[in-house]
Amino acid sequence: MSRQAPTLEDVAREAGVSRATVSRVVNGVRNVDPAIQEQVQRAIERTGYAPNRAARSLVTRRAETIALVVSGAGGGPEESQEAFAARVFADPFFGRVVAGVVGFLRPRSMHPVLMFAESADDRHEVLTYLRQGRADGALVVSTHPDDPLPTLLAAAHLPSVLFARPTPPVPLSYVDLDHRDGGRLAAQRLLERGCRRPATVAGPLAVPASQERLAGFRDTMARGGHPYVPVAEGGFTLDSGIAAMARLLAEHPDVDGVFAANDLMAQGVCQLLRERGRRVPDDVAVIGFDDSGIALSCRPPLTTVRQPVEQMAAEMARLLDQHIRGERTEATSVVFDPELVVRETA
Amino acid sequence: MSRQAPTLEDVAREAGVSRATVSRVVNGVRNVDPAIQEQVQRAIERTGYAPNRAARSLVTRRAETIALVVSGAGGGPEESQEAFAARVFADPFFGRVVAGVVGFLRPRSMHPVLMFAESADDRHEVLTYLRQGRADGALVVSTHPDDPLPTLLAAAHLPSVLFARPTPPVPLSYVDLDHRDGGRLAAQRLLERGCRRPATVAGPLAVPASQERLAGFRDTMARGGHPYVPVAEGGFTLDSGIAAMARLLAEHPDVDGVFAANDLMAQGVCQLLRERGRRVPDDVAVIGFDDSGIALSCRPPLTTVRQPVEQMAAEMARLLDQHIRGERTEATSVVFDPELVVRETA
DNA sequence: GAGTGGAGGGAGAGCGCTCTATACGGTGTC
DNA sequence: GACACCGTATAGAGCGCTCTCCCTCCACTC
Repeated sequence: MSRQAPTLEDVAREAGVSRATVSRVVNGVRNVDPAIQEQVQRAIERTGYAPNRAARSLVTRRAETIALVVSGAGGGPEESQEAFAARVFADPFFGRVVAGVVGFLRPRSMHPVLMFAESADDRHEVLTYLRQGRADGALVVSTHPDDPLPTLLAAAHLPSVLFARPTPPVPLSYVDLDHRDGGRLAAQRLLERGCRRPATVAGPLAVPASQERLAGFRDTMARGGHPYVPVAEGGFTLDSGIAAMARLLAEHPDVDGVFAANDLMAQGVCQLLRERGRRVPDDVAVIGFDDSGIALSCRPPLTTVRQPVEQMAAEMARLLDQHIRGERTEATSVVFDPELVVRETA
Repeated sequence: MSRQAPTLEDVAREAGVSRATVSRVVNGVRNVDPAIQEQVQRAIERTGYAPNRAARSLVTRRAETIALVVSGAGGGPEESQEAFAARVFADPFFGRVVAGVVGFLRPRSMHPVLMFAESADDRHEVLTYLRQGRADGALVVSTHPDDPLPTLLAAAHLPSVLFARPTPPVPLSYVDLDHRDGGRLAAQRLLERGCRRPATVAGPLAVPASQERLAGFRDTMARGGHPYVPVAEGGFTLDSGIAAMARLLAEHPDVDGVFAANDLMAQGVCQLLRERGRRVPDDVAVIGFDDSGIALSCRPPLTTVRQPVEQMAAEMARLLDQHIRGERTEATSVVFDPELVVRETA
């Protein structure tokens, strides 16, 4: 930027009006004579004026920016942010969150600031960022159930919306999925296919969503005449899915239907089954969860319980927007319904 | 935020000094009496002061923010931003870029603003964003070789750094990989293993990097006694890898070594080979490119040419930082060397 | 023709910060 | 003892914008 950027003053001089009038035209407020409006518009083009956001923010007290925070639960800096970021993006889930948020923000000419909060320092950084007014609010996706960030945010009265209900009750809005119902859908499908030996690879049981999916699955299985369902706990990763399935198979070699709590683990389940000579779905039916890109790229394509992550993320952004504008003062929650997507594995 | 946030003025009053002194303490400049410094520090804590960034930016003319732009080459809005964002994140490559950028930014308490520019409107938006001073510069990752954004950025004299050399020469700094050398490494490995019928699944030939990888591969193969190497063009996606390999196999059923221009396609190649009853690596050796997470999660794990994406992204951020601070005025380029990572497929 | 009201435009006061110019006190020099 | 000088603190002028008054002009009414 060689020369000084043009200011309102410059445009005003160029158009022969006052600063206030130009400001009115730029912001499209109040009644401005169409002729003058036109005149100002041309002056803006001639000068190549772009309003200085810092100056505007200073008076409006709005950054017109929101933070998208991916939050862990670490205390110290045991993992570098870089490693944390890499790990987060390994799961296609987060890309979908970004897509959903961007889908809402784009029409409003807003863009999210990406932040990773894994250590206590990082969390402090997020708080400071918001308190400095660099962002008007935060969208928080916790990767860990007892993430302290939501509590901090609520205590500081910083507008925030969470993805998934926080474990300790926090007065913040959140969006969530009816995970229990998702587990039910998977069980129903397996039952309909006539499975006699169902089993499940659950997510980390410390995560409420995992608990719910498992509960829904067990529940429906019990009603279907299967009071006991073998469970192996996984960690939502490919490897943990493979390992969990190996344990399941060792104890129950006759298993003929598996519900994995996410697609990544379902992929691992399929891999292991194939390695052990089982055909999917002929010998063993497999159902995943999420309906991420993996479900489609997996061979064969996964039957899975769809979680409308993009929609949920967009809703988060919408709620945050309302909180920021003061159109909504009380915390609320929006719960989405899962949907079974039948492909080839079940 | 119920009550007004404390300002410098408030802290100054609390500490019994002037605004300027508090400012100096906050910014750690010049000589301030240690006793007063301490006194101010306490006042800051007592009031819970956080400097207003808009006010600071207004005078420093720095947003202390950079934009991370993922750019396509579309003209109109033929694809929604949301779809574009989702597509971008499907490739683990971008997550690595984010990780690298964050790795550089974090120690500086900076956070990237994420932008997607697929349409002409989006590009205009990026330009405006920067011209408004909301970000001091842009890191651009183009997904398409003739992306118009770099040219626009250069013309507007907006500090920017690119990932990969732009096709039309543009006076902007960039980081890149020696793709040709990467192709060479793959060929060498295949030759060392004694492959007699090599073939390659290239990336889109419109992309310079694809061309280079292919050229390096062919070159070394030619020196190794294979003047002709069958080529099938792919699109860097899983499906395109599968399709390309199918074509290759149809015409050259005796192929015993394949170099795929990225890991995603290599995964597809492996899948198809297995479906067709070929063992990997016993019957056919496969080498990928990137060394993304896929290379590890693939079964068997991929031998691949490593592209140090995180380092490259961090270097982009470093260069941009220098350009913004005015420590570097001329455009430069930094080219990284690829590295062969031997796992199980070759 | 004075009074009224509404619409369009301008003046000017900040928003909270940085930074230059300046004041001030103490030390060292001749 | 006058002067220079240095280190430290202050005063105050903006940075570019929004927004609240307030003024002017004109149509309309009675």
